[in-house]
Amino acid sequence: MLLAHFQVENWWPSDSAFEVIVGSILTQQTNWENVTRSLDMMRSRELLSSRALSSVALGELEDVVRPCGFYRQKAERIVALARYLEEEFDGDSSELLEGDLDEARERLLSLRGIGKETADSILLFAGGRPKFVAAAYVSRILSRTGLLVSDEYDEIQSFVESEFSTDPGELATFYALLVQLAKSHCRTRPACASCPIMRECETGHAHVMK
DNA sequence: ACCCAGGTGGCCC
DNA sequence: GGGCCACATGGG
Repeated sequence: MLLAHFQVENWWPSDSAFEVIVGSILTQQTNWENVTRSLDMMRSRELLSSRALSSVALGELEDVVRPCGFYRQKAERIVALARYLEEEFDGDSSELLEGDLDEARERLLSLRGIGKETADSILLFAGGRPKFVAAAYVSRILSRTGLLVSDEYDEIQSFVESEFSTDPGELATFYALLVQLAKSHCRTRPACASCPIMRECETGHAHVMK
């Protein structure tokens, strides 16, 4: 439990808000280890700033992003994001996330490659804003535990924000805990037949239900 | 040879 | 509004 708590606290390791923003695009449908590789490569090439990324050669960025998959679109979207940040906010990513919460969210959603989940991840983990990330894992766990049976992103989000908390720290912890619970459960209890979260696939392995 | 991962956008009906 | 599909690499 203590270990779990520690890991939850470091759920989104980063040196800057901008790094969280870039990481949030890289991690889409991608294992975090691959994201770490790309971020480390960016760091060592001194690309981890909106200034540098707004003028990087697309081919070079694609090489860096490649381990994360979808590397062509992700590279293109990261450059567009970096340019937007440079042009509209003088490269200050915290300014992008400040002000009216709904407006900040709309700014993010207007960017290519940033949907609801990514926008809310950025607001919460990079900006410390009170937005719950209603990821697929969350939907599954809430549904299978009967807390809230729903597939609708907005419905899940407002349920948690109204019934659980609007404190950014608590929302972040709750989110990280749910996702981590699902993952560690999958690894450590592969045959938990009565578990409301898991199912067993044809190969005999356990997976989080979809 | 499968399946999966901290999604998004485009197109179709 | 829902149901497909492409996007792509690395790990189990």
